[in-house]
Amino acid sequence: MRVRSLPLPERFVDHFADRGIRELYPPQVAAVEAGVCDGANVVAAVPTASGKTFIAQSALLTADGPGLYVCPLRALAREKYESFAALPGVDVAISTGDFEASGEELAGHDVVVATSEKVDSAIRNGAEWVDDLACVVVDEVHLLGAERRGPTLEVTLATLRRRSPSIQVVALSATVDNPAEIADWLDATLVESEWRPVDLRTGVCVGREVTFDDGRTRRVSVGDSETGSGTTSEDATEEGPDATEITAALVVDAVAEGGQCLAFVRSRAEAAGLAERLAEDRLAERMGIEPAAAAVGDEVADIDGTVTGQELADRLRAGVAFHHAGLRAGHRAAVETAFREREIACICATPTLAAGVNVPARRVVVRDQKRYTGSSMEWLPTLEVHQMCGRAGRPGLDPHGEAVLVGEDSTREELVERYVEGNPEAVESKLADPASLRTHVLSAVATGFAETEAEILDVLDGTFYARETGAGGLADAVAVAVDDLVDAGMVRRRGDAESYRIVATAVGETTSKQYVRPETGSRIVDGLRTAAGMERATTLTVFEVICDTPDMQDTYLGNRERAEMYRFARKNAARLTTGMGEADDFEGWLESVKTARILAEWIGGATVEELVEAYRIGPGDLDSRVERAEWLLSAAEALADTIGVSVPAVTRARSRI
DNA sequence: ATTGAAGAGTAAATGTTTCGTAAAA
DNA sequence: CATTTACTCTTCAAT
Repeated sequence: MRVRSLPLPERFVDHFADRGIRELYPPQVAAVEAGVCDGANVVAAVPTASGKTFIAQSALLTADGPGLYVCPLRALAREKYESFAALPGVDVAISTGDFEASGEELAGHDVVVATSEKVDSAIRNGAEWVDDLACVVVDEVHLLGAERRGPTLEVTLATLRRRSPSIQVVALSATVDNPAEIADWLDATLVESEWRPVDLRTGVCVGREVTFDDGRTRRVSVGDSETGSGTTSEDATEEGPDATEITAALVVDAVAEGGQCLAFVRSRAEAAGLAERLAEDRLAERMGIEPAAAAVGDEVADIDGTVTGQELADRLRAGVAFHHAGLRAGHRAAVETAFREREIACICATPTLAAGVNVPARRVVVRDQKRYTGSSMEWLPTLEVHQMCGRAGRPGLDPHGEAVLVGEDSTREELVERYVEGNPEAVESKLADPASLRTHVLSAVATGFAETEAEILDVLDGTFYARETGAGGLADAVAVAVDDLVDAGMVRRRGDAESYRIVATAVGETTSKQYVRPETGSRIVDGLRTAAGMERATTLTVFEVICDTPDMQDTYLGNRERAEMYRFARKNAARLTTGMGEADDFEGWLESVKTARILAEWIGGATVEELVEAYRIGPGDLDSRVERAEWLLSAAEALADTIGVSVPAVTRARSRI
């Protein structure tokens, strides 16, 4: 099927032709046959890089009115925004938490790109443009099964469909076990395909030997860079080379053939460690990219003076990089584009990269397949490993992609069973989680969509959860949620016990509009009241309050720091809203104190470099804490306003941050 | 012979991925 | 669970 045969205006056909897109891929044909261009609901469960963006564009460009593109990551939103903006004569806007340029008027655009939370928040704040939508595309819809964010996605989608019953829904999903259930929920036609533009071979490496799923094998030479006389390593160990050495060998092997590599490991420290090890292998030299790599290194070195940043710059000069959430956005973007431009040979990453922006490589090596969960090691979900492996193979550049799982004799079978031949998990709704339910029940009440428990259930009736288990399954849980919200002072029952209406209190309304969770709203209100009665409520006091909420990411408190942090809390007891014995989760509270302390020092003029050294956090961690603090402080200000309490330190903290 | 440094080997302690959200004459 | 740290014990060289 040809692009020209689609019901698209000439200028789009030309635009795609300029990019070499004239013929449709098989999954795209299937989507068109299912009716994406005719306003039909479609769920496409297809591998990454098999042309999902084109399916989305066909739907939005043929829809009879404005469209919305919902995706889970800011970086992804920006990527999609750019690909829509490149289309001739399409007026596109972007709306994410960090992007100010969107302006107040989101109405009147052909396409709006936004994160799911942003859409949810827009609905809560009474945005009217959502009612005019003709089409909504949901990217990575399998995130429905995610702990916190899944419920937001399903409730948002249910609300959109409730408000515009004729809206076209197109959902794009990774390959999962139950795509038919998702399609059934959305009254959509399912398009399922394993087709990829580049062949993917998946293999397991034990010792020096890789065995691929198509029966091929390949031997890699381990450790040839350090041992001059072949026999030295033989007698030293009977077990053979360790996983890191094998991983390094697999990387070198791929690079020797001119292919780039992605290596996935468990933790940040190990990503940096593997990069350090690989720097010995002179990869930049082997690929002939030394000048470009050096230039990227210099560029990154200028971002900041943190140890992490300088270490990354050094690795880049050697043609390798590490990548994890402790890096700042600028670091990450530099690494990603350098890799895409073939200016570096390898990225050693934590699982961040698996679900992020488009970074394909010839070979993907998954060194670690287990994750530490606090008490034990657990196998990574098949879906996650498949997403890592799916990054292998660049269309048009690589003859085929290779994904290699590093294992041992004892794990070989399990790896094959679980990841090579195994199916990914089914997507299951997490809406029944009490905390999520409280949030969305409050939202339904505060926006005025529901005034009784029956109406709340009606709103939730359109969710994936309801389709799976029946809305009746939620009745008890909703009743509990309402009781909890009444106790927390977020909603009130008005009228007699027989026929009452549920309405949001002023605090509940502000909480919902500020997009903080009910628990956060209550904690801030309590905190503000105690702070108002304190002799010396300082900015540290305010930081302690906002950091002691579930909306602030907590900061890891090492065993070593604990004693010192305890002393700090004791010394500053007069400026904290929680007494030393009062916290019901003392450990958790002490972590909040650490975050608060970092923020206090930050507005006191401490530099990123100092804070990163002193508190053993990555520069990216600091950035994200500061950003959250800005948001939570503004929520605190709004809440102080609604309860009529004045805490000058809030405004002071907010202006200084 | 004593001291100190360096290294090897072992037992105990320690470490943990990620992402999004507000809004004003 | 795997890696790092803390500690013990050994070896060897220099005084």
